[in-house]
Amino acid sequence: MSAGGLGDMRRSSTRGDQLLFLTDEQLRQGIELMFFAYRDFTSDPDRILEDYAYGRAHHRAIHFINRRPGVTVAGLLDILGVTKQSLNRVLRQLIDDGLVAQEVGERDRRQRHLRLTEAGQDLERRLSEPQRARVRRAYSEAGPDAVGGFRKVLEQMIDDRVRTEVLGLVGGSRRGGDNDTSGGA
Amino acid sequence: MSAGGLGDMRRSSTRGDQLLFLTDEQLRQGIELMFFAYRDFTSDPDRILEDYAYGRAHHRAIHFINRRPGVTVAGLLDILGVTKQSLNRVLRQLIDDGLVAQEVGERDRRQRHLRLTEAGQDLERRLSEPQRARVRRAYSEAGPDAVGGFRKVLEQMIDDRVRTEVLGLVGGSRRGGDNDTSGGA
DNA sequence: TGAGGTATGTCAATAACACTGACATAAACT
DNA sequence: AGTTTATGTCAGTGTTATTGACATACCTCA
Repeated sequence: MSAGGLGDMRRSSTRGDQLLFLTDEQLRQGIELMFFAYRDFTSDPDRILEDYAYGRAHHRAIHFINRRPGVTVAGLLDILGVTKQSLNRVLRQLIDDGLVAQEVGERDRRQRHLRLTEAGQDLERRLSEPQRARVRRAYSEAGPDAVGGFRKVLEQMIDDRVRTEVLGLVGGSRRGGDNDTSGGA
Repeated sequence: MSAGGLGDMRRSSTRGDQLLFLTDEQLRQGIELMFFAYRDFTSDPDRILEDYAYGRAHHRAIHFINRRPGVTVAGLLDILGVTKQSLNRVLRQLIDDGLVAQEVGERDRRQRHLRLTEAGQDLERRLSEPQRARVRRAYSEAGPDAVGGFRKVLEQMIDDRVRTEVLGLVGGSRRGGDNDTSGGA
């Protein structure tokens, strides 16, 4: 059973497989590695958020508003991939708590541009600090070459359709990519 | 905690960090890359699960029961890091739906060893297929060296305390191939 | 100016998935 | 026999998501 129907996807020749590291087992290990790494990766801010009675949704909103100050609600909606009702509940809290400020758009006054207040930036710092520490440590331990490979694989893991857009958003890719920091789509 | 403004974040790292490509901006890019890659990474099985009215919790249970056939309930609880009440609801469904089978332990008859039935294995295949395809493609595009770096960084991203355990669980690390398939923790 | 679309916000209902606490049963250990 | 362990279940709660419907303000275009 462990050999299963899909077991022979890339197992035509033993030698070819090993050269490409693409045995079924290797792929499954990659999947589990993603699971465990991401699990621990998100555990740091989760603990901090408890003190604020916030959840991951708040963290994500704070993170991306910080990364793209002035982003519109629609822009944030698009990045996070949630419904406006979901985002609104979170945003409502953050605004009421004085962590996020809204600015009416100059060109289009229907739009609300979002920014972190001082307090919002403080919380963002506290949330991202342990994550940056974790990434920093992992990068240091693994070394510069490994970091390059890490980023390369992760970039390829992103959906083809959105990769260019996302990498432009993330910034710092080898390829230039289009930069749309304004908040559109 | 330096609660400085947002503006000077990206040059808040030390000189030593910069030598190792560890500017604040680099770290933040790593964080976002994790976010987006994992987001797309989990989107594949999510779509399939909709057809079954199952969620991610079911997927995780199925995945790990498949990886470690004969795992006990307590073992699965430990891997997934949830409460038994949470797991039980999911497990109940999977057992009732005939995807998971229980076996009373021989040595300890209180224990229930879990296995996927034929139907369970079929679903596991369907769920993991697109994820393996995604990882396979990413690995191919990035190349063997990058894959090594990817794994190296991801392994370091895991909590120190559980890294050895998890990597033994995942298997295939550079170190020996001791497999703990029995289901213990 | 009036029509229609856009950006945002809100109300209500629902679902998935996690939590805590309490309790039950069977089996093992001492 | 008494206690602990492994499992299972009932009840209640919370967070985060969903869909659908609807309101308001504003922009655009004919």
